[in-house]
Amino acid sequence: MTDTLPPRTADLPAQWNPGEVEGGMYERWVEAGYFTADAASDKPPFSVVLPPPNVTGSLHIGHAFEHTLIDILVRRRRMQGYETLWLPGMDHASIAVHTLVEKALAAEGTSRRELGREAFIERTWAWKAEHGGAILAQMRRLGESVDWSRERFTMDDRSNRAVRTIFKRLFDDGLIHRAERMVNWSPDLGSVLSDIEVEHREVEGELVSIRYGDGPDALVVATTRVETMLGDTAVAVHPDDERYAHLVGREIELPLAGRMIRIVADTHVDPEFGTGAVKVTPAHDPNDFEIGRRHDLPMPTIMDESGRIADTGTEFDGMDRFEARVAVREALRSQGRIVAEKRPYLHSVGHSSRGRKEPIEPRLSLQWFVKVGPLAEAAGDAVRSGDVTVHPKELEPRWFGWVDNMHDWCISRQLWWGHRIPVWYGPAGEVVCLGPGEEPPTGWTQDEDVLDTWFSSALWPFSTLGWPESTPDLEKFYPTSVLVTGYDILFFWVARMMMFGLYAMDGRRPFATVSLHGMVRDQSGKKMSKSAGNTVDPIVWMDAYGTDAVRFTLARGANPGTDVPIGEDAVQASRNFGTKLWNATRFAMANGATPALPLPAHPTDADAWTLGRLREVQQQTDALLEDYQFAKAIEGLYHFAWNEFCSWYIELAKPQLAEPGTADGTRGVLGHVLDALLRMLHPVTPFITEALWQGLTGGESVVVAPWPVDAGAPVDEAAARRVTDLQKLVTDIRRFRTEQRVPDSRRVAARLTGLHEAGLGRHAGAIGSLVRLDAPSAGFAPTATVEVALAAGTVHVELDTSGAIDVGAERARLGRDLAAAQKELDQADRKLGNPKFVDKAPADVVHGIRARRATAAADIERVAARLAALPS
RNA sequence: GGGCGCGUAGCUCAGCGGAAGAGUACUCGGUUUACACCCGAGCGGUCGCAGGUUCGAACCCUGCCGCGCCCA
Repeated sequence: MTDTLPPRTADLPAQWNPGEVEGGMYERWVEAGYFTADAASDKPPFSVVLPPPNVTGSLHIGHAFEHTLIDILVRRRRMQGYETLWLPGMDHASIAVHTLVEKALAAEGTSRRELGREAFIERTWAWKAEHGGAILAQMRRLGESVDWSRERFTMDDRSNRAVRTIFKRLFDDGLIHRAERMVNWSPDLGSVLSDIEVEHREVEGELVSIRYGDGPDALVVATTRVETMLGDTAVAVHPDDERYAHLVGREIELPLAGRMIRIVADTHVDPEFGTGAVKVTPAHDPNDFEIGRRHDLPMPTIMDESGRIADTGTEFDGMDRFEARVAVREALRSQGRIVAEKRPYLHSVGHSSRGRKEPIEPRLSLQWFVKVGPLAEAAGDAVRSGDVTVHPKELEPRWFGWVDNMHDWCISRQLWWGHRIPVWYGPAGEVVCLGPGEEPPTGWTQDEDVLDTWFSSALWPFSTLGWPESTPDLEKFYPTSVLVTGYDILFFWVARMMMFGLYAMDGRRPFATVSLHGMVRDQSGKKMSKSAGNTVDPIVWMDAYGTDAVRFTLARGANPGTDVPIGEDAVQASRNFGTKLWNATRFAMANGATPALPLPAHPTDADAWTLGRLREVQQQTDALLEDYQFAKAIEGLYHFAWNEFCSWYIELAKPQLAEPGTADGTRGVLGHVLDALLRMLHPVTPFITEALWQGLTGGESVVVAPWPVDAGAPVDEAAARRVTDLQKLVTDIRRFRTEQRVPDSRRVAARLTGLHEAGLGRHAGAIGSLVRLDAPSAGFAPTATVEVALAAGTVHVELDTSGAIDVGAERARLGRDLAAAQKELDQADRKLGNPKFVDKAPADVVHGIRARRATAAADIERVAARLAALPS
């Protein structure tokens, strides 16, 4: 046990110093075993897997956001008595790590080929041991209540066993196969990428029109990729296009290459675009590939794996694709075949989302694929049937749009860091897929490729619990309760977990709920990016304002599925809130507040109001958190804590504490409300609430304190109304004082009449202390009167402001009141003057408008009289 | 090109059929025994535009304009 925290309230320091306390506090929680799940427990389970961050990564603001939200859910459930498991771990990030190590090797003047596969992988594990997982320490800093005893890695042995088990099962079911297809090729990586690793971006290119053939039957085709003409095997036109009908079936000479190519008719061609004739390069364009298949065209590959022109037998062989684009264009120009050029020509080009983000190259290639049809259908059905719910519901269409139109998933990568494809080839061309523990015959060779990183991530919710073994963890904690992640990763990851989870676990969903959050943006709502220079390091803010302030800010902005803009101002405001809580608790403790005292048998109006509000806030917080509405839940707590409890109850408590009859009750109420409030805030701001709660209650730890149920007391409507009236009265008198420029510090003699009739008779003292009024002495000579209309009557406040009042200011104040009342009256009259309204609107609405009209009319009369009474 | 979503106070966002809200920023005034990381008061909006439905529209429908994202 560390002793970073003072054991008792009296020693609560004047200031909260997060930096000095947080670290020790976190380690104590871990040592106490609060975060360690027990699979043998009788408690109901609540389990979450951490979306595994890349082993290369460090904690950025997006992680901090997501992890905070998960921690809020987990900490609350823990307090509610669930057996909670939040399982941490990291992703092996195949491409990122592979690239990183290759770069390091290049810097040393060597390469992975030179090193060899085994040494390369050894080297990569060494890199991981030395540099990987920086994020884990930062997660501790953020206070995440994860179970470190269950930390996992997507490339550890158990993950590998899960990967090989499911691969074999899919293979045997005919859901994994090898095929030559059009794929997204990254010449930079020398590997294929899946569709979702490709980003389409508008770029300024060129549209070049080229004349094929000569004479009257020449055709003009337009292209943004001149260099691919070397691989053309046809020109296509629309079958209904009369301009070209006579040419279909004939051949035409391909310039530069000198080959004869066919002219085919295909409905894919848009006759409106360009000349209505298009060149067809089946091996280097997905659409052309389809045309090629339909017409049985040859599919020569004219580019090698590094993106250089190859095997065309022309002078262009060996040129880089971009170099070749210019060279081919100029060669055509010199032959007089360039008919038109449009530059810049804006069009969409697929780019790699990895590595150098270069344009991807569509390429015909032999790869492994998962046949997603039946898997994706099951993933869609799980949401359609309500077995899995998506929060917020508005994002469901996005889910269906994806899973219902999913393309087969290319899972092989021409890399070395990753799970190697468990398929072996025999000397006579045999192919065998082996499960874990199975050995290939000697002399057989394993497939060279590794699996897409997302293949192992897709197993995360059950591979981490021990699958394929039937373990106690799997038994207790599968399916997981909720998956919290960003909408940007819905398809990368969530869809695949759903497919594999349902498949591997015989139809049992991997999680009951998907709660989607947005992206963290900068304070003006812009996407954060390194290039824009608007990224923020959450650690820097934690250093400056404390971890709780950062967490509070992030969670406070978390409206479901929408982005959260965040700036330093907001973090400061959160820090200020913490300070407010700190000081309020210190005040309460200094006055002997403790939840150990019973609530008063005869609560004052202020007591009853606060306890009633606490009950309402607690119920509202529960409802909102159950619905993953973090922002609203936290806003409610913030408002109650600051604007109601601190601003009003504590102020009203001061006179109550001075009164022997109410002092003990007030201590009990202060202690009770703070106790519940601190417990409700703990999931969001774990550190400061721990310090305060331990101080206030002397309890072991708020981490394992029970979540408040039936906090406070049922609402006392009458008491609540009197407090509302009191607030209105106090605010109006303050307004008068401010506008008459009576300094806040100056006490003013005043006579209040009508207080008893308004039901506020018992509050005269409190009002006096809140507005700094003194009882009138002999010879009291009021210089001004303020009238405040309340629910049960109007209170007249006569004040001696010691001298003439500022008539202009008073006239302005009353004028504004009058205008507001007049506007109200006009609105009401307009509605009531409409017979259709009175006829058709519900009775309670009409009644409400009549009541408003009546108050407005009374206000006008009263204020007008006051205005008239003002000296001119 | 197809789909989804968004345009509400200077800024960031709630509200989604019956009186325009919050935080922040801003203005003014404050050494009131918890707190200046504070207290008190205030300013600020034809709810993108144009039609329609309705007794009633920020809210429902249609079109337009502007912005974002996803997919091709």
